[in-house]
Amino acid sequence: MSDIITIIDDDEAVRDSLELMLNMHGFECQTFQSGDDFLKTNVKDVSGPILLDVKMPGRDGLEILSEVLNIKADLKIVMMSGHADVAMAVLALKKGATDFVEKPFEATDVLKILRRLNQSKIEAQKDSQDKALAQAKLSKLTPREKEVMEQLVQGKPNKIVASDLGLSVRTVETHRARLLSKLNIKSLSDLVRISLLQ
Amino acid sequence: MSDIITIIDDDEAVRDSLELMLNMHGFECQTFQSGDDFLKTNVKDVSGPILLDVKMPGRDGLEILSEVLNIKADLKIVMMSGHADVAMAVLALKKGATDFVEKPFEATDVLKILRRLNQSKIEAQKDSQDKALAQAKLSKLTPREKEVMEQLVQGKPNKIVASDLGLSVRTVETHRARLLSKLNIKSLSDLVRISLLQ
DNA sequence: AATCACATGGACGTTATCACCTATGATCGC
DNA sequence: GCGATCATAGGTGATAACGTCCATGTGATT
Repeated sequence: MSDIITIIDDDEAVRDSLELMLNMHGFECQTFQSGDDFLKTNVKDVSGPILLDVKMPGRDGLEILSEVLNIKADLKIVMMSGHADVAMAVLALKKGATDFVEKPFEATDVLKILRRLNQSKIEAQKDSQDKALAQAKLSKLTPREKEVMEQLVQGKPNKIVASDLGLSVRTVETHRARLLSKLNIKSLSDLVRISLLQ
Repeated sequence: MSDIITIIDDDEAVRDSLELMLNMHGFECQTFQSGDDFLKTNVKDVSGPILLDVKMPGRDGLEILSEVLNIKADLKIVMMSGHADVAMAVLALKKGATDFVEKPFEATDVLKILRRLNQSKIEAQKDSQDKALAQAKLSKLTPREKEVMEQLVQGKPNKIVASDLGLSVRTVETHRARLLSKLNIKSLSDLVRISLLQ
């Protein structure tokens, strides 16, 4: 199962034919007729690839590209343009676009790109599994526990953490033991490693 | 002071005029009339930017690009082409080129790119300073100390390290204290962080 | 032969951490 | 109001780590 694909193009004909074609190949789509419309949504909730036209009324695709990546840097954005030149393509990729296709394009070209993105996403997910897991565990820590964790990671002994936070050593020990067990780890080393995954 | 710039182009006129222009602006250059010639040198010793023509006899610039990055992935390679199209530029950047300029280009364009590269290099150096420093310190550890360090980083208490390495706890303590002081750190946390810089 | 770096470890004392236990007060949602 | 969670913290005993001082053996260098 793959992600929903976001299509942003002011030309209804392009949107419809792209969506139809992708649907036929098993992709789900959502479409927008402008980048500004898309930016009104919760961009952070998007995880799939984005097909983004360059030439649009209002802010053009390159501006939208920057905006979107500013909100969520790991999104994969494929630029599309009918009147592309080299400089534009170079600029788009340097701004962080994942790919750049010239219109009109072959259906197979777009499919190839999307399938490759899907593949690399799967590999990326494997790489970031630990990270996501640690993240999930970290979110279960109470504020105080996180605070103690930060100090511990800096290498401070319980005694110093206690005085820095205005607590008794006992209490620090309590938080320490609790956060280690919540994170399901046994040693300070593990804690440091987890903190560096952020 | 900046790095030597490598120019690879089969057209002598281009090589000479580029070199002259760059010299006048205070850059040092080395030139090659083909990518294969360049690959005969010790690519690993190169640290400055590379200006690489696409259309050349023998292996073309895109092939050379891949080869070179394969040898040294952090090199900054600016592609140059007289008959560029969007697809070529996109391919080059996706293969890892840093930039792509169309010939004929303005001197100021190339200068702008090179100056920007210089700037980002300076910033990148700052980032990797700690790493180099840690590396230097690590190389001063004896083999046994490194061995003990590895175990400690895994979160093992001295006792376990001792039994794993067939030593007495006392000896492990000695090595531990020695390696911490050699690395000029005070806590296990610091040790874990250093080990993760590798 | 003398020196040096390295690895090894014993003694002794201090300090820190860990693992149990218990307990109180605050706050929050039902 | 009642249980849940959170933050707080004391007691005790075991275990681990840290510091300092010292001692031995081995191999390489001089």
